[in-house]
Order: sequence, then C-alpha cells, then structure tokens
Amino acid sequence: MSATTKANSGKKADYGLSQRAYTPHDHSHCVDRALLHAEELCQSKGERLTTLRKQVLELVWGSHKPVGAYDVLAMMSKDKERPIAPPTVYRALDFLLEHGLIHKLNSLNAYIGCQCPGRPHEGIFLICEQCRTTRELDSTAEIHALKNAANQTGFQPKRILVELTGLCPVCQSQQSAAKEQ
Amino acid sequence: MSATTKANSGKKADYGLSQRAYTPHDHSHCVDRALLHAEELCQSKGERLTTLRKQVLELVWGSHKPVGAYDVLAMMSKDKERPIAPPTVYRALDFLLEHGLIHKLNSLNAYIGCQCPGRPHEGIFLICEQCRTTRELDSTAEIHALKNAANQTGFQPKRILVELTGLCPVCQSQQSAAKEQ
DNA sequence: TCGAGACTGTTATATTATATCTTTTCACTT
DNA sequence: AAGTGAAAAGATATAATATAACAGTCTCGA
Repeated sequence: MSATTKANSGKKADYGLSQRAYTPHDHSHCVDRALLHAEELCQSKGERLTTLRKQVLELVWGSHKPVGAYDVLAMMSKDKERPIAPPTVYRALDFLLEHGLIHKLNSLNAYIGCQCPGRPHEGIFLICEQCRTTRELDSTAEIHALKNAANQTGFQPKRILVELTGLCPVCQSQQSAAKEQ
Repeated sequence: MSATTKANSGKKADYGLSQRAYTPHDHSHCVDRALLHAEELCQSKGERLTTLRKQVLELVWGSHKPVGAYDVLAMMSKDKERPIAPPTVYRALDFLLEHGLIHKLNSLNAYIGCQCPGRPHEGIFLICEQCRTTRELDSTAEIHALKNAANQTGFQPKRILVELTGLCPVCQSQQSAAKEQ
C-alpha cells in the first residue's frame, strides 16, 4: 500500500509494465522486450534459448491473455506438414517456467509471459473472467503478509500461488455502459 | 492479524479447526462435523444432500489431504459390480463446491473438505509438499489486503485463489531430525 | 573428430474433465 | 394412491491436459 501511495503522489502511478495490458499498445515491443530479457537471462545462466524455446516464448507472449499448451501446439503445427507433438511444447514450457520467463495459471491450465523476469518474484495474477486479459501484480507486501501468516502457524511456505479472477477495468466500464442502455 | 493476537492473548491460539490436521486425532469427529454442517446447510437452502453427495463428501473428508476426483471414483467403484462413471463423481463434486462444502486445490487438481463451511469465505491453503496434509487458513485480513491491492489497479476481484506449498510443521521437524543423523 | 550431454522427435498412454442422452428418483399435486 | 414435472443419477463417448519412454540429432568442449 505504501509503495503505491508514494508512486501516486510523486509521479504517474507505476503498477509495473503490466498496466499496459488493458490499453492499446504496440504489442511487438512487449514481445521484443520479453525475448531480449530471455536472451540475456539464458546467456548469464549458460542456458540455451533454442529456436524452439524462443518460438514458444513468442507465442505465449502473443497477447496479454493466457494461452493453453495445446493452443501453442496448434499454432506451431500450423505451417508444418507434420504436426508437433505435445512433449515438444511441454518441454519448452517447462524450461521457460523453470527460468521464470513464463508463469502457469493453475486456475486456467494456461500459461502467460512473465512481465518482470529475472527479478525473482512470486506473481499475483489478476485474471479478467470476461476478456481473459491477465496482468501480473508485483505486490511483494501482500506476498510477505501471506508468508508471515503461514509462518505463524508453523508452516514453511516455498511456493505461493495467488490468482484473482474478476473484471478488468475495461470490461467493467463496458458492463456499466451496457446497463445504461 | 488482530484476530490472531487477540486469540493468543486470551486463551490458547485458535487457528481454526484445521490446526488439528497436523496432530493425531479422532478423525471421525471431523467427518461427522462436516456431514452435520452439510445437512444443516442443505436443509436451510432447500437443497438435497443425496446419498451419493454425502458419500462423496465423506470420501473427500477421508483425511486432511486433498483427494483427486478419480480417487473418489475408485473408492466408490470398489464394492460395485459396475464401476461408477466420472460424471457421477464430478457432478457431486460440483454440487459440494457450489455450496462451499469442499474446495478445489488448483495446483493439485484435487479436492478437500472445507473446514469452516457455511460462513462464506475464501480459503488460503497450506499444502505440505511432502505429506500433502493441507489446512485452510481463515485469514480474512490477508484476503482483504489482496483485494485492496487489486482494486487499486482498477481490477474488480470476484474469486480469490491462494495456495501455499511448502512444509508442514511435522515434516519440518522430521527433516531437521534426519539431518542431525 | 569424437564423445557426452542436451535437445528434439515420435509413439503411446496417463490423467483430468465434460457433453449428451437416457433412465430413475423424488417431492408435490390431485 | 396415481400422475407429473423437475432434479438427480446412469451410461456412453470423447475432449482437454499432461507425461513416460525410447530413439535420433545436434552442440560444444576436449
């Protein structure tokens, strides 16, 4: 909360890169940035960002909406004589997940590009139930609070999964506009 | 937080009924309580807690560990000549989910009995990655914080999913004991 | 160049979940 | 008690998601 307030008072609120998910923008920039991040990260870790992995990352980043493994599969098989097999896609997804380049949304069984890779973090996801646009909230304070609450009961948390489903600003205004009719 | 502190200061800490998940106890009491709650709830809502639904609830409540739909299926088919079909189980699970009698753990594709049904609430789940024992944290403060954080970005949350995976107290002490060897 | 390990291809199959239609059950009315 | 309509359960088929296991290929360093 304090972070947000401070940001608001000083300059324009910065909810992370992900705020643009709701507004029209040149999405190729997002993809380019993601690819660049991925390159750098793999470079520094000595991992190989192969053509296949890059292609999958690009497809997952195709929009700010989560994408299913079989969607990726279909898109990749499109121009091929022989369709790609599931393990190929899942292996690439696993690699990207492992290195924090994408996230899995468990409530949808779908994947989405990580909006601030490199910096290790646990995501809080805001999933619009209508347009499915999903943004990642980089809200360390709340994650901390959750971890503390868990610790107080003697539980030692390692991974945290937080997914909020609801209406994004755009769909909210559309709904209220529709009601006025 | 305040609730916890208050509880601590007055009498023994009350983390909800679920704390017993980690300690040996007469589990039939848990099941009985769950069934009773279910009966009452259905009564008051004019819903039918049929034999099938009761049976599924009982099986989901078989332990403090999450149970897969096909586990339930197998257990139910055990004594039958003709095995039960998936939709039968899923329908019962859906009914129980709908009325808040059980929860679905999305990170495991498994189901667990709700530890404080009736009282509408969003669960925070602490899932032990080792023994899989899972307890529900009734931590409205943290849920509130999450909702607020979302609201501040213009998002309107409706459903919240919080799952923490890690080590329960019991498995922690087992691990540290093993290290001492 | 050669070999080890990483990556990808391929086939088969496991696991989780739903669509659809039919039959049965149940509460309620007459 | 019989009729009736709606809800529940049975039954069959299939969709959607994910992994196991083994074979072939590529890459990079020795």
